[in-house]
Amino acid sequence: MAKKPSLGRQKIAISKIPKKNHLQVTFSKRRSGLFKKASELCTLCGVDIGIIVFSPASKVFSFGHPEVEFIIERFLAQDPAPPDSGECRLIEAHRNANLRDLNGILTQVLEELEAERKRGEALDEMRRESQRQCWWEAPIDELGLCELEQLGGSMEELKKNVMRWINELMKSENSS
Amino acid sequence: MAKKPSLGRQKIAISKIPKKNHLQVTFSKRRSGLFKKASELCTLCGVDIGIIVFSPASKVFSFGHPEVEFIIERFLAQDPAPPDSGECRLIEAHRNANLRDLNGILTQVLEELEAERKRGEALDEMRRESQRQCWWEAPIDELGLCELEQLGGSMEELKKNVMRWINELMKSENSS
DNA sequence: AATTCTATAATTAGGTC
DNA sequence: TGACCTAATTATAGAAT
Repeated sequence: MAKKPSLGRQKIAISKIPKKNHLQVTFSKRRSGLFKKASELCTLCGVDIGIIVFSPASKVFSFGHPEVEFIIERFLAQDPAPPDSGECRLIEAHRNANLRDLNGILTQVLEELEAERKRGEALDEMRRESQRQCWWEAPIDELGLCELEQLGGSMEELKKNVMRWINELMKSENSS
Repeated sequence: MAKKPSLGRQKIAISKIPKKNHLQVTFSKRRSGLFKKASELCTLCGVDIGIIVFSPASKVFSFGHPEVEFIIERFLAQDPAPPDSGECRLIEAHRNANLRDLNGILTQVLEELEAERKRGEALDEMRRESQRQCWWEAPIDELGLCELEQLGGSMEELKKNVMRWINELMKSENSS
């Protein structure tokens, strides 16, 4: 079993790693590197640090000196809570959210989508083409297993995107 | 003015730096280094990270992708909820306020999906096949017009489906 | 998913301005 | 605090376990 001589560390561009298993390895290594740096900073300078990391699979990893919860509490306690920033409103809404709020948020998104849609013209062909792959318009309990798997994997991303967009919307609302 | 030739980097022990100004310099440098590593990890692996650092003078520095507040919300929403640690009432309050927030609801849906998934077996082929049509995992503002049209048209249905499902979930919650 | 190995890329201690 | 310098210390990409 002839071992290939290691080429040593290669330079890589800072952009999303395409290969999934490669990404996972890098994530593990760099996460531990990050936590190590943090702990060194803690002891060297005697300061408190909290880190929260969501993995590619949305699992959560955290570092805290002392406990993350304590750091968070301290942060929230001294956070001036900017009276009416966009994020703040979202967090408030988030906090009070119930079914109606969810509906409201979705409606807002839909309205913006509608406006966006009017900004340009679309190819009917593509839409018709895409209609064949709209399995996700079917009632959820009629979906097959494959679709459910896909939905499970993708919902996380969709959620992030929707949240990000709502945030953008509120920011621009405020500044106008 | 004869410059002393630099001795280069010296090894230092990882223990609290005694000289105050020296400590301050190291803190600055390493803090920015830490944040840089974090942002690299974010882009390389497409993950979300939040960092809170209290300086030697108890000033607070934070890094967040997206905003730290979001990260904290997400963390609190999915935190395994240590039943009664007593020290964190504020955290408890936060968590209770979040009971029905978007994160919680989506998490519930995802959990149900997970359960549903276990009821049978999936064809990898179909999943791989469907991955090609996951344009909706891209950030919304990067979508082209066609996709926006399709999203606009389909979101209505998706919303109804999600709402219907959430209703089902809550009904069964109440009756149990 | 975490760890080991190795050669090399990146960080940073200590200094000056 | 920041920017710059140099040289040595670290972190880590790639491959394999």
